[in-house]
Amino acid sequence: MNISKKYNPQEIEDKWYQAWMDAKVFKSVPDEREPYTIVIPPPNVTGILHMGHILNNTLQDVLIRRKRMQGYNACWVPGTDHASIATEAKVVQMLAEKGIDKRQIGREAFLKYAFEWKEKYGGIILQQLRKLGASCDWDRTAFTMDEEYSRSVIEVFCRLYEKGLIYRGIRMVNWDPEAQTAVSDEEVIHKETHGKLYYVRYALEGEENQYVTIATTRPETILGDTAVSVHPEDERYTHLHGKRVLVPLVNRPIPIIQDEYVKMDFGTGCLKVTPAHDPNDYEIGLRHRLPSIDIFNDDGTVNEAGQLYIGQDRMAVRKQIVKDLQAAGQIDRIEDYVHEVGYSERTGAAIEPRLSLQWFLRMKEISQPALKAVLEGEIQLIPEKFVNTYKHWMENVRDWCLSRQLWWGHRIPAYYIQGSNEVVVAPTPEEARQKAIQLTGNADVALEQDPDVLDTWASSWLWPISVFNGITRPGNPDISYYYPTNDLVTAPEILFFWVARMIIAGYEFMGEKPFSHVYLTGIVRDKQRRKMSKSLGNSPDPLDLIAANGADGVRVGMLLCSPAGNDLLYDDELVKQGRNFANKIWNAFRLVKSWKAGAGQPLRRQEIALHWMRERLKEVALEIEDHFEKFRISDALMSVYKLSWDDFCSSFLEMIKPEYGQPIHEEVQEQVLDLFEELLKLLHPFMPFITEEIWQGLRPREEGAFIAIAQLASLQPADSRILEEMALIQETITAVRAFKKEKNISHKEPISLFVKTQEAAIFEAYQPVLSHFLNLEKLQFVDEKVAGAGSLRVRAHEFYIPLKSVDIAAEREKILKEIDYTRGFLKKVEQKLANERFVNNAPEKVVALERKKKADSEAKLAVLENSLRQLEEA
RNA sequence: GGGAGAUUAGCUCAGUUGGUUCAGAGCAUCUGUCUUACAAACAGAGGGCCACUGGUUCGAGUCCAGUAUCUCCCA
Repeated sequence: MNISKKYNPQEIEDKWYQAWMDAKVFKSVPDEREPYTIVIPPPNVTGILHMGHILNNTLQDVLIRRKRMQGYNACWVPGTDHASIATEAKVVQMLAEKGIDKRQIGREAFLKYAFEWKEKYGGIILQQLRKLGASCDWDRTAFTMDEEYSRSVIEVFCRLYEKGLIYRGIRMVNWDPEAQTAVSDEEVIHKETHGKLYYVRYALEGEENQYVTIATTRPETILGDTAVSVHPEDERYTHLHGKRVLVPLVNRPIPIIQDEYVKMDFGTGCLKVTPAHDPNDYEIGLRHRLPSIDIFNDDGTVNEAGQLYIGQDRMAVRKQIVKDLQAAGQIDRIEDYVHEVGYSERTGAAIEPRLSLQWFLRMKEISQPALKAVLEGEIQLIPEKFVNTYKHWMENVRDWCLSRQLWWGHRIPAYYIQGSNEVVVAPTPEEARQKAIQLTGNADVALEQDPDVLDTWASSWLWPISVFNGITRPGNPDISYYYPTNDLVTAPEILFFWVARMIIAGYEFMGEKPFSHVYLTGIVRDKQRRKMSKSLGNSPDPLDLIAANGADGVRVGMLLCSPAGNDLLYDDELVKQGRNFANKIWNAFRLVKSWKAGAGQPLRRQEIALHWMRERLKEVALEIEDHFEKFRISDALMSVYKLSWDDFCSSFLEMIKPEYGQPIHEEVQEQVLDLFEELLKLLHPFMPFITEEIWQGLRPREEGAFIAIAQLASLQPADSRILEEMALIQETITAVRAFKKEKNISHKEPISLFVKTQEAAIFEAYQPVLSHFLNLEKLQFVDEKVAGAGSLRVRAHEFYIPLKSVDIAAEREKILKEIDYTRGFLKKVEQKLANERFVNNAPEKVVALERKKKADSEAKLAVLENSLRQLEEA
C-alpha cells in the first residue's frame, strides 16, 4: 500500500461526505433511542459562509457527532430564514438593474421575482456547510417561508391577537428611510458620531429683539417643533413661563412649557420639542398634550407639513436650513459635538424616529416564564455571565414592533373592513370574511388585508417548534420525539433578537423550554481585534481556507482558540496548526501501516506500551467527557490533541516500533489497531474527514460501516498504578535526555545508566522502555556513588552516567543548588506544619499532603546531602 | 448616562467550593538534530511582582473594597 507522505485533504473530503450522504448516516427518524437534537441557527437566505459560521457550525457538528457516537439518535436540523429586509433589498436592487421598480409591478409580481431569486441563490450557504463537514439531516432542511411553516407563523399571530397580546397603535418607531420600513429596537445600532451642536435663536412672540436660544443636533426638525421647554426650576427662564416663541423661518407660534426632562446644564437649558421625531420629545408631547407634526415622507424627504424644503432629503435640508438660519441671523453659534446616533442594522441608514401605526406584541406578561427558566437554571446559558445580560433585558423588555413595511415575508393576517374602523384577524381570508360578516351583519362586506409583513424574528422565534410542525400538527411524532431540543449554539449578538424570543415562544406555544443549553460563541475578530467584516476586507474566504488546509485543519484551528464567550482572534497560524496536526495523525497511520505482521514473541516494551496506552485512553476519555459536560470544547480538543501527539505518537508508537526491518508480532499489531481506532473515535467529532479515511484504511470494513456511526467505548476508570509508574519513567527519560544534551552526548552514542534507588523494582520492570528511549547499553543498580560519572536526580532517585571527564566543581555546584532549593521548600512546608492553626483548621487532606511533601523533600534532601558528601570525599 | 465582564509568559487563554513541587497549556522564541512515520518533524531550554493599593484568613492568582486600563451590552 502506497500512502502519501503528506496528508492531502482535497483528495478525500468530498469522497467521504458523499459516502456519508449515500449511506444516510446523518438521517434521523424517531426510534426507541434517546434523541439528541440541535436546530441550526438559520442563516440568512441571502448569506454566504463567513468565519462566524465556520466557528458556530463546527461547534454544533462536534457536539452532534459526539452524541451520535455515544448512542443517541442525533438530529441536526438545517435551514434558512427569509430575512425580510435583507432579501427584499437584494431583490429590489436586482430589479433596479433591470430597470424595474417594485411599485410599478405590484406585490404579486414582486414576490414571484423574489421566490425565483431565492430558488436560484438562496441556500448557497447550506451547500457550503457540507464542505465543512456539517452532519445535518438535510432531508429536514427548513425555510421560514415554507408553506406549513408560514401557516404556523400566521396561526401564532392570530392566537396572540385573540389573547389580547397583540395590538395596533401609534408609537414612535425606528424608521429606516432607506428600506422604508420600521425596524425593532434591537435592529438599531448606536454609534458614536461626530456632529455639530447648533445654537438657534427663537424669537419671543410680540417682543422686539427678544430671543430664546436652544441647542440642537438636528436643525432640520425645527420645522416640526411644537414647543420649547425649560426646566421648571431653572431660574434663568422663570420670566418666560407662559410666553410663546416663533418657530424660525416659518414663524409658527409655539408655547414655552416646563418639563423636568430638560437637563439644565446641557446646551442652554432650553430644549426644542419635536414630538413627531424624537422619542423623548414624544413623551414630553404626551405629557403636555402637544400636537405632533410629522414633517418627513417615508424616504426621509420633507413633506408638505414642513412648509419649506418640500421634497428635499433630510440631510440636504440640514445643510440648507443652517445657511438660511444664518442668513436670518438666527444662528447664535455652532459647536463640534460627539453624540450617539442610531443606525439601521440592515441598511446602515441613520434611523429616523417617527410616529407610525404599527402592530405590537405586549412583552411583559408573555416573557415571565422565559425569564424564570433562565434564572432558575432550567435553561442554562454558557458562559454564565450572559444570564445577567439576559435578566436585564427581560426585566426591561419593551413591546415588540412586529410589522415591517415590506412585501417579502409573512403578510399580517389583519383585514380592515372598508368603510369602518373595524379590523378582523384570522388565519385565512375566508375565515376573516366570516368573522367580518358576523361582526357587521353585511354579507357583502369589503375587506382589505394589511399590506405589511411580520418581522423575520416573528417567524424564526418558532424555529425549534416549527421545523417539526409543532404548531400546525401538535403532538405529531417528530415534535413529540425531538422537542425540547438539547443544545443551541449561537452568537451573543442575537441573544435578544432570537434566543430570548425562542424561549418565550417555547413556553407560550409548547408549555415547555425549547432547549436546555445555549452555548454562546465568541465573535471572530482579526489579530487587531477588529470584527471580521466584508467591508473591512479583513476576513479570509472560508472556502479558500478549506481548500488550502483541509476542513479538518480549519475546524481544529478555529476550535483551538475559542473558549466559550470569548472573542476569537483569528490568525492563519491557527489553521496551520490544525493542518499540521492532521498531518501528524496521517503519519502515525503511515507508520502503523508500514509494519509487517509476523510470528515470534511480543517485546516486553510493547506489552508495557499496550497496557499503558489502554489505561491512558481511558483516563483521557474521562477527562474529555468532563470537558464536554461543561461545554469546554477547546479544552476537550486540547486533551485529545495532546493524547494524540504526545502520548500516542511520541511515546506509544515509539515504544511499539519493531526493531529496524523486523516484523511486528501479529497480536501486538491487532492491539495497536484497536487502540488507534479508539483514538480516532475520540478525534472524529473534531476531524471527521481524516479520521474516516484512516479508519477505513486501517482494517477492511463492511459495507455501510463508518467511523461516523461507530460507538465510543464506554467510560471506565483507569488503572492509576501504571499511569503513575510510566509518569516516573517518562520523567526519568526527559531528565537523562536533558543531561545528555547538556554534556553533548549524541543520541547515537550508547550510555550506561547507574541507578541508586529504594524502588529498584520499578526501574527493573521498565528497563526495556528506558533502554529503548535512552539507547542504554547497560542499566545497573548501585548503593554508592559511581566514580567518573555525572549525576542527576528525579524525585528521590539518583542516576549516574559515566563521563569521559567529570567537572567536580560543576557537579558540586549543581548539587548545592538543588539542596538550596529543596531546603527552601522544606522550610516552607515545615513552617506550615508548625503552625497550630493550620494543622487544626485546614482539612485533613490538605494537612496530610503537607506531611507527604515534607517526607518527600526530606528523602530527597538526604539523597542530595549524601551525594555531596561522597563527592567531597572523593 | 445605566449594566455586565476582563486584566496571569511575546501572543491566545486555563487555573472548577481559598490549600499538592502552583504559577500552567498551546503557539511563538532560542539551542541542538535530516535518528529508517512525519522538518507540516524530533530532542531540549528560557520566559511571568498573576494590573495597582489595601483588607479578610493559619494560608490569596483565587474572596472583599478602592484605583487604573480595556471590552461588550443597553439607553
